[in-house]
Amino acid sequence: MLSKKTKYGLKALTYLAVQKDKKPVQIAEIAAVENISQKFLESILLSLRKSGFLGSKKGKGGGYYLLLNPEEILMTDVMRVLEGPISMVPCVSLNFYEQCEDCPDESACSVHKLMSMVRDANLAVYRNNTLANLIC
Amino acid sequence: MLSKKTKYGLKALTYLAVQKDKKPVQIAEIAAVENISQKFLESILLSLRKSGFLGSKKGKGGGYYLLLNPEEILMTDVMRVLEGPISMVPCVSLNFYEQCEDCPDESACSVHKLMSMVRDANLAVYRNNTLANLIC
DNA sequence: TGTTACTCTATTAGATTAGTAGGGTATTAG
DNA sequence: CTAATACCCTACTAATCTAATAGAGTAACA
Repeated sequence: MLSKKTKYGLKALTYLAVQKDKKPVQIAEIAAVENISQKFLESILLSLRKSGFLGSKKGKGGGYYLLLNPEEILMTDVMRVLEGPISMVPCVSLNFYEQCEDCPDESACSVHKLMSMVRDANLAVYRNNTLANLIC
Repeated sequence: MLSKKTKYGLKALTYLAVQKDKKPVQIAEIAAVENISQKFLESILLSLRKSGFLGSKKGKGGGYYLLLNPEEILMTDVMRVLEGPISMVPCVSLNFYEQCEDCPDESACSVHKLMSMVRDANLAVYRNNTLANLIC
C-alpha cells in the first residue's frame, strides 16, 4: 500500500507545480485545499525541503515553493524520498542492497527472480515520469 | 515492502513445484529447508489450500502438494492471495476498487495517474509469469 | 489403535503509520 | 523596533499490522 505520506507529498508537489507564479505557498493553504492534516503536511514538506525539492521562506508572506521546474523532478527521486526503496525486497535493490540471510543462493531464488522483474517494471514507470507528466 | 508471508509462500510453492513426483510434502520439511518458522508456514499453506492452489493429505505420509501444474499457476492470482491487492491505492484497483473520500476529482489526481501506470506495469509482470517461470 | 501431520483459535511482542501537541525560532511588514 | 507570521523541531500516542508462538483438536493412514 502507498503510505499517506507519499500520497500527500505527491499532492503537495502537484499543487505547487500548477501555481502561476513562483511565490511561496503557505502550508495552511495546501492543507486546506487538499484535505490534509496541517501538522502532518508540515513534516512531509520539511523532508521534501531537506531532500532538495522545495525551498522555503520564513516570515509574513512566506511558504514553500519548487526549486526546480516540474519537468526536472523525476518520480524515481520523489518516490525514494517519500516512500523509500522502490524494490520490494532488499536483495533486489539497486540503491539499498542487502543480502537475505535466510537465502543461500540468490540466483536460484524464485522471490529474487520475480521481484527483480517487478523492480524493473516500477523503475521504468518512475523514470519515465516527471512531476510535469502528472499535471492535468 | 514484500511481506514475509508472501516471501515464504512463494518459496513454499516453488519447493513443491520442483518435486519429482506428486507425493505430499510435509510442512516440517519445507520449513527446515527454506528456513521458515514452521507454525507461521502452517498458516500460509493453509490459506494457499483454501484458495485452491494446494491440496493436503492428513495422517502418516501426509502433507501438501500442488493441485495444478506450475505452468497453470499465475503470479497474479498468487500475489492477490498472499500479498493482497496489486494496486497501491484502492482508487486504481480493478478488483478492490474504492473511491478516495478526500479526492474530489479522480481524473485530475496526480496520485491516481501515477499509480494507474504502476498498477499496469506490475500487472504485466504478474500476468506474464507462472510458477514455472520462476524455477531455476 | 496409536502415531502422524494437518487444522484451527487465541495471544503476543514489536514495528510502523498517521496523526497530535506544543513550544521554539527566524523573518518580514509596518 | 516589534509584533505577527509561518516555518522548524521534538516528543508522544492510538491504532494497526506483522511475524511469530502456544496449545489444543481432528482426520487419516499404517
